[in-house]
Amino acid sequence: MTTVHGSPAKNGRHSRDDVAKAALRILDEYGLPDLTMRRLAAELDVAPSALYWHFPNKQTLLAELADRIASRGRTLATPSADWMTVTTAEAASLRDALLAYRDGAEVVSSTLALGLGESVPLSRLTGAVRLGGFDDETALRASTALLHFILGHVSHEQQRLQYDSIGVAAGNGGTAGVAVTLEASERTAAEGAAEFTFGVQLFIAGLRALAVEASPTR
Amino acid sequence: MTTVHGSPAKNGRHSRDDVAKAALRILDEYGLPDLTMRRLAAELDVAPSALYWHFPNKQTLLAELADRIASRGRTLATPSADWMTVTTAEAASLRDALLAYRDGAEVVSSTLALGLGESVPLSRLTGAVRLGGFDDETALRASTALLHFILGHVSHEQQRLQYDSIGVAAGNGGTAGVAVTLEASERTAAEGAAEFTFGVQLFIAGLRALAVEASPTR
DNA sequence: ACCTGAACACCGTTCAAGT
DNA sequence: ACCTGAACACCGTTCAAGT
Repeated sequence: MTTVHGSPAKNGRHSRDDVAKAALRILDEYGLPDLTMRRLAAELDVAPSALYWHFPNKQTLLAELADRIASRGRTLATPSADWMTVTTAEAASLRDALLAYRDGAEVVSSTLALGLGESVPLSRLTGAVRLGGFDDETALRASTALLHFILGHVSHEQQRLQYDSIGVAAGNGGTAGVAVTLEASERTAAEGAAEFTFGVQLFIAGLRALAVEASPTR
Repeated sequence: MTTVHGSPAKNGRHSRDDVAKAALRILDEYGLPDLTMRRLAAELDVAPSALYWHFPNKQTLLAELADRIASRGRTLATPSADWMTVTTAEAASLRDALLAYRDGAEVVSSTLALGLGESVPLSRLTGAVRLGGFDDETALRASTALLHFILGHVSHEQQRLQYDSIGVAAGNGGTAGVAVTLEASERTAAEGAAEFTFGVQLFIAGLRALAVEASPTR
C-alpha cells in the first residue's frame, strides 16, 4: 500500500525526512497558512505531539524546509564565465528554486528574518559577486542587497500568482473565465520575469559602475 | 483620569482611530507576535468582538497600521534637487519611518505582500526616480526593486536589533553585560546604516549606468 | 453607534506514559 | 526510537442581543 503521493505507508513510524517531505507536500498543495503542526500530523497519521520528537518546534521545521527549497536543483557548473554571467545565473537559479514551491519565497525569507539558514542562498550569491574581484565587504553587502531584492520580488510574484488562481476559483465558472485567468497569470509570469531580470541587471550595472569609479583605468 | 499613555479614558466607547493607536502602542512595546486581537481588546477594556465593528478583520487593521507607519513624518521638501539626491533622501526617510516602530518593516512588508496599501511608499520612490527623466516603466521597475531591498534590509536590521536586546535580558545581569550589549547594538545600527547606504547607492549607480548606455551622449 | 456574551473552529507546545 | 493521550494556554471570527 502506498499513499497518493507515492511514499510508502509506514504504519505510524516516521523519520525526520518523512516529516519534512510531508510538510513540503502540504506547503506546495495548500500553502503556508495551511501548514500547521496539527495538519501535518494528520497527514502522517500521527498525534501532533509526535512531531516534537523530530523537530523541537515549528520554527526549526520551517528552517529545514527553507534549506531544502533554496538548495533545490542548484548545480549550474558554468565553468569559467565572468562574474556578471555567473551572478545573473545564480540569481535566476535561486528564483527558480523559490518558484518551485508554493510560498517558497515566504518560507525562505521568514526563516532568514528569524536568523536561521540564510547561509545557503547568500553564500552562493556572494561567491558569484566575489568573482568580480571586489573586496569581501563589498561582495557581501552587494549580495545581501541582491538577496533582499530577490526574496521580496519573488514573494510578491507568488502572491500575484495566488491572486490570479483565486480568480479561477471565484470566476463565473465557464471556460471563458478560465481562459481569461490563464491569460492573466501568463501575463503575470512574463511581467514577473522581466521585472526580475531588470532588477538583477540594475544591481550588476551598479556594481560595475562603483568598480569603475574606484579604479577608472580598468 | 488618563491612561499611562496619555490618551483619555473613554469608558468603553472608542473610535476607529483609538483602536489603531492602541494597536500601534502594543506593536511598538511588545512586537508583532504579541499584537493579537484579544490583547488589543484587553488594552481597550473591551470584548474582542467589539473590534470587528471598527475593522472587518485583522488584515485590514494591519494594513491601516502599515499606512500610518509608512506615512509618518515624511515631508522632506527638498525643493529642486536632482533625482539622485531626492531618491537617496526618500529611501532614508522611508527607512527612518520603518525603524520608528518595532517590527515596522515586517508590518509594511507583510501587508504589501497581501496586496494592500503598497501605494504610499512605492509612489514616493517612483516619483523620485522619475525626476531622472526615465520612462514610467523603468521608474516603476527600479523603484519596486528599491522598495523590496529597503523592506528586506530594514526587516533584517530590526530582527538584529531585537536579537541584541534579547542579549540584554539574557545577559549575565551585571552592568558589564549591558555595556557589551549596548556596544553590540551600536555596532549593529552603524553597520545597518552603512549597508543601507551602500545598497541605495548601488541602485542609483545602476540606474545611471543604464541611462548612459541608452543615450551615451548625455 | 458601539458593545457584550457565548460560541465555533481552530492553534503550538508540554509531558507523563506506553511499546 | 518513536508515539499516544490529555491537557494548557492560547488564537481569529461570527452573531444574536443589548444600550
